[in-house]
Amino acid sequence: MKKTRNTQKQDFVIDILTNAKHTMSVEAILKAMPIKVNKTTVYRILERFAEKGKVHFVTGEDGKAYYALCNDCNIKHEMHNHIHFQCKSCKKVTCLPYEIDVPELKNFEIQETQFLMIGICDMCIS
Amino acid sequence: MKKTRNTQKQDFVIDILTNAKHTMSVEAILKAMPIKVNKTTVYRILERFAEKGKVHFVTGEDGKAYYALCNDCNIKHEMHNHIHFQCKSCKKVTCLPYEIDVPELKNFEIQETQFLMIGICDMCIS
DNA sequence: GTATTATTGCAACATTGTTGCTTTAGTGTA
DNA sequence: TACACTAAAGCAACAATGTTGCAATAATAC
Repeated sequence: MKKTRNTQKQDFVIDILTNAKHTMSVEAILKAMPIKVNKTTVYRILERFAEKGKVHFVTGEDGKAYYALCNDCNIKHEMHNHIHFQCKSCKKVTCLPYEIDVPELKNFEIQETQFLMIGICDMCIS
Repeated sequence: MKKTRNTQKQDFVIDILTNAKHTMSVEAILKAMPIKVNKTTVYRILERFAEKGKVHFVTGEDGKAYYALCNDCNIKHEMHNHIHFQCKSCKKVTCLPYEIDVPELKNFEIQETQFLMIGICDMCIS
């Protein structure tokens, strides 16, 4: 296992994701940063956290990656079988408390799952 | 309903997707074209077909859009509740014959679904 | 304090997709 | 067939997201 260091910027990313009510794009995380941080830094912080299982991400319909803290992942081979919802109005991607039963696929090795539903969220539907 | 025209290039796109064993990126479709076609043209052809329900697309983990012919869609509000599988080895995205039971979400308007599983496909697992 | 090296910053780049505008070419009508 | 209309295609420039290599900075161990 590679050695790691604790840095203020990593802590800020964790703080931001902890307080987030929905998954966040890198752009959104950058804007939420209380200090100036380079985008490459945020990409690499998230990359490291994803490897460690601290965060997970979904790819939105828009092709952008959206990150969220992992609440109950095991460190390795974590599966994220809950559903994400992307709102076409406010663009936010939310983790929903629904689990999907993943079918067993013979001769396929499943490493990750991304279940995304797209439409209008409860906040925007009014 | 807007008038449409039949063109050779549109036909080629349909031919290519018909013969495809898996979903295709715009880049792959361009390469498969027997004649030179501008990428904007392919994007717009696919956009029109998606509106008409002739094709559907999934966004891969890589953020790219992958297109496939629709076999049994109704023209409007089509739902594509089958699973797609993206292979990390060969990068191909395949439509799998599994349907997902979509939960009812109160106060959410669900317009589309994208269920993606990521790993190693049966051709690459050897 | 000093050495080591993980982390960050910077600049340049790659890729995917989009936009505005002009040109080309299907289609209907005479 | 000739013409008008306009959908479709082409082109160039752009935007957004994400990546890479390398130099600078700073966290940790000694």
